[in-house]
Amino acid sequence: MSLRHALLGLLDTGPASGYDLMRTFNSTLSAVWPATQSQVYTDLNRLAEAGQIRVAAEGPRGRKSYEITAAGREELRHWLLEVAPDGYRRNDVLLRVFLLGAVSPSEAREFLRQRHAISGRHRAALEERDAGTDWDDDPLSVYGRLTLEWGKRFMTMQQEWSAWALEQLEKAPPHT
Amino acid sequence: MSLRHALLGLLDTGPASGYDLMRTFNSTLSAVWPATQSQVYTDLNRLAEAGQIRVAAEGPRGRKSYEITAAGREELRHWLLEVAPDGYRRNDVLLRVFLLGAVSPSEAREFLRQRHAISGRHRAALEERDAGTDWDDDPLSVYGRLTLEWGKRFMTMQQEWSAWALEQLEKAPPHT
DNA sequence: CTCCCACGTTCCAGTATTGACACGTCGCGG
DNA sequence: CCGCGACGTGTCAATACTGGAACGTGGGAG
Repeated sequence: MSLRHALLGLLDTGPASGYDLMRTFNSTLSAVWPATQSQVYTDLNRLAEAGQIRVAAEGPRGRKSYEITAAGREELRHWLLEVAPDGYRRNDVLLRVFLLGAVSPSEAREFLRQRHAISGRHRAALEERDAGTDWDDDPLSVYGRLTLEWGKRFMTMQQEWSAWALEQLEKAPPHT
Repeated sequence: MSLRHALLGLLDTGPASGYDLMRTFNSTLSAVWPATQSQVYTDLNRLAEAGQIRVAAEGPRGRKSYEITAAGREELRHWLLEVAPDGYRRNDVLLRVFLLGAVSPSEAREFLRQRHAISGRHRAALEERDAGTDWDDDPLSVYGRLTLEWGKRFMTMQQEWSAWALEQLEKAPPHT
C-alpha cells in the first residue's frame, strides 16, 4: 500500500521516470521500503489511472517522465499526516530470538554473538555513509539525514541489547 | 515465509491446536510477527502436507491437536541457525520521515512530536507488561523476556531520536 | 434445561510482493 | 561504424497477506 505513497513522495520533489525511481529505491530507500522493479512500474501505471500522477514528457527510448498532480499531492499529504502508521511490525530476527528455546543454550548464545557482530558492521557502514555524504539543506537531504541517524541509533541499540542478552543467558541459562 | 517457522517453533514447546496458536499470535507474538487466523490455519495444513507437523489427537469440536515431527524439528533448526535473517526492512514511519519535505516544516515538527509521544506510550505499556508478568526460567519465558527488553529499548531509542530530530529541525529548518 | 459464548475450522476474493523473463533502444568507446 | 552496456518498460506466475464470511459444537452460567 505504501509503495504508491513513496512514489508520490519522490515525484513531489520533481518529475522522474520509472527507471529513475527504481534507482532511488535500490539505493537510498531500500533499507526503509524495498520494492522490485515490476512493482514500481505497475504502481506507476495505477497511480496514473487514478489521476494522481501524469506523464509530463516522453523521452528517447520510450521513457516516460512522470509528474505529480494536485490530486496526488492531496493524497500524499493525507497519508503523511492523517493515516496512522503501522509502526514496526514483523521482525524475523526477534522472532528467532523468541523461539531460541528450540536449540541448545550454547547455540543460542552463538546466535546472539552473531547478531552483535552484524549490528556492529551495519552501524559502521552507516557511519561511513554519513561521513561520505555531503549534506545539503534541501528537504530530502535534511530528512534523509534524520532517517540515517535513526538507523545508526537502531544498530547501536541492537548491539547493546545483544551484549546485554548474552550476559543474561550466561547468568541464568533457561531451564529445560 | 516465516509464519510457518513460527508455528513450528511454538509447536516445538508442545502440541497445540490452530486455535491455541492463533491466541498466542494475537497476544505475545503479534508485535513481532502478526498473522491472521486464515493464514494460521492454511499454513498448518501446508505444514502437515509437508510432513513437518502431524495431527496428534482430535478433540471435542473438530479440534485437531498438532505436534511437530522430526522433519519439522530439522527444518526449524535449519531456519533458526542457518538461514540469514532479513533483519529490519519496511518501516512506514521512517518512510514518512524521509518524505516529510512534502509538508511544511511546522507540520513536520508536529509529526515528530506525535511520534515522540506515541513511543513514550508504547514504552510505558511494555514496562507495565514486564512488571505484571511473573517470569519463569523455562525457555519461552527467558527468551520472551529478551524480546520484551528489545521492545523497551527500541521505544526508548525512538523517543530519544525523535527529540533529537526535533531539535535538528528547530536548529536548521530545511531550505525550500 | 436452555441459551449463549468461547471454541474450533474452513473457504474465498482481493491485494501486495517477489523473481524472472521478454523486449526494444540510445550512445559512446574502441 | 559496430557492439555492448546502460537505459527503459512491460508482463507473468507464484506466493504472502488481509479481512471477512460461513458454519458447527461443547460446556458452563443462570
